[in-house]
Amino acid sequence: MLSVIFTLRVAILPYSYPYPHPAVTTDIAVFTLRAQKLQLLLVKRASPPFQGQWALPGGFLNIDEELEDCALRELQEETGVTGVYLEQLYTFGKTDRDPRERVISVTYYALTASDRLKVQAASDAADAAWYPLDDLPPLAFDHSSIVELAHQRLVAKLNYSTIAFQFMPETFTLTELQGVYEILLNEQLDKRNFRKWILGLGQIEETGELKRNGNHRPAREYRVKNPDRVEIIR
Amino acid sequence: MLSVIFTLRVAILPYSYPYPHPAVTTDIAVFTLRAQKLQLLLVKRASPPFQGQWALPGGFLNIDEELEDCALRELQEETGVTGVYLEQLYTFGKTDRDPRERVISVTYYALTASDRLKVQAASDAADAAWYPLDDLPPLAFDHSSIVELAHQRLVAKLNYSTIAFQFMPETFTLTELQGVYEILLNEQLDKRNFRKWILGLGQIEETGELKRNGNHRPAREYRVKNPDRVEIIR
DNA sequence: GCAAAAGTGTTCCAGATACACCCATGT
DNA sequence: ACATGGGTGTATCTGGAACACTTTTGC
Repeated sequence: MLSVIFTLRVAILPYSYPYPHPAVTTDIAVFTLRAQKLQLLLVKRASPPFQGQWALPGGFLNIDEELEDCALRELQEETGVTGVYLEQLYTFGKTDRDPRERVISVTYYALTASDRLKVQAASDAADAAWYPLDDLPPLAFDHSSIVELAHQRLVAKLNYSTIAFQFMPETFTLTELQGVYEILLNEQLDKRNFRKWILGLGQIEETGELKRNGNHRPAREYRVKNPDRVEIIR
Repeated sequence: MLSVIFTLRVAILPYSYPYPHPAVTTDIAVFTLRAQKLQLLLVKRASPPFQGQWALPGGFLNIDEELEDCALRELQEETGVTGVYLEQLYTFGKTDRDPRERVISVTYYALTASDRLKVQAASDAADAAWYPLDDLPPLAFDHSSIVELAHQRLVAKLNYSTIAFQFMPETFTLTELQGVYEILLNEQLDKRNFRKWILGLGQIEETGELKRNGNHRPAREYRVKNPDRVEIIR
């Protein structure tokens, strides 16, 4: 008799606890540089709440899955994007941030080189697309706050880490690298000072190759010495 | 018949979901300065797992409670400590970090002035005590990692924020403030350079009073202009 | 007058900033 | 030869670091 009761319970609401549990999700703010602008990866929500609105990629944590794996999986499932640099940002948990139930969102931000992206709306989302950060559509949930915090953190890290290299393709010229910093910092930099500084960090090296770009002198190509590490500098 | 089954379920495992939910906790690393040392607030666990071992104060999030409120409540319940400066640190969620069930811990670190503390083991813990950070007992769960990260963050923030003021009583002398920096940085500082720097920040002001300490010239008293804010400097 | 901590300025150095011209290539 | 971006050095400024003596109090 007891076993009958147990079986029924499992069939209807299979996961039970002696006290209430919130749901846990991850949300990811993925940045890249496209068309001379800092852009953010968004997905269009396929189901309620906020159906049809744009949101950060993300979703519910599987019970036996590491937080970071969850972020990478959701990113892949919803947008097809893989191979990003990922870092935990902050945990958002306001009691009213999701109308369905109490949801704690462990958020991440990610950076990727523009040549690595193959965005495609995958199974879980109706659509996926890049938006310039200065021209975002209204976002679902509290995702605007997440984006704002992620952007702050990114800019702060420019000054004391090599995080900007995460936007670069495998090889690049110093002018291209300077352009990346100029977009991110939103200001012009002096060419000679930038080169002195960036080479002085000892984090990039010449490939030995030259890159021909147009009707002018070719530029030396560089690569990052440790492309997978973000080093703390200064 | 169905109602009998339902009643039974409610009595034993009342909270059920269509998919599994992890538990969410907060854990708090509270620092203070006592006896010329940076010290950490620990509680002795009253029940398994790790019964009898020292751990960070913390506990399960109530379903309708804000994360930060949970941290402050657990701190008060377990140690009696209130009125601390609190900041979110990182979210720990390794699948095997708690033997009971999947637990996501949103961790905080907190700072408090040594004159504000009245530690007392309260209801939920067998004991509560301050330990010098350089002489900690073995900690339960992954709490050593949490402490290490919190300490790193604290030291990093000394260099670009006014976070050290959170350790100060309402009024203090420049020599006392310098002593705090010296303990936290674990190095001697030059008196004249320190004074130039700290006064140059414009974050403290004279009270107009003098503090007599012993058989020597009395020192000017200072106070923090915005004691509840941690300002970013530089 | 002596012991003890409070208070105070200047020199030096390193890293950041400002700034302008020649070089290599394609057409 | 000219148009285009690539590449290079020096002078100045500024903030941090090093450093020693006088002042005020209690005993």
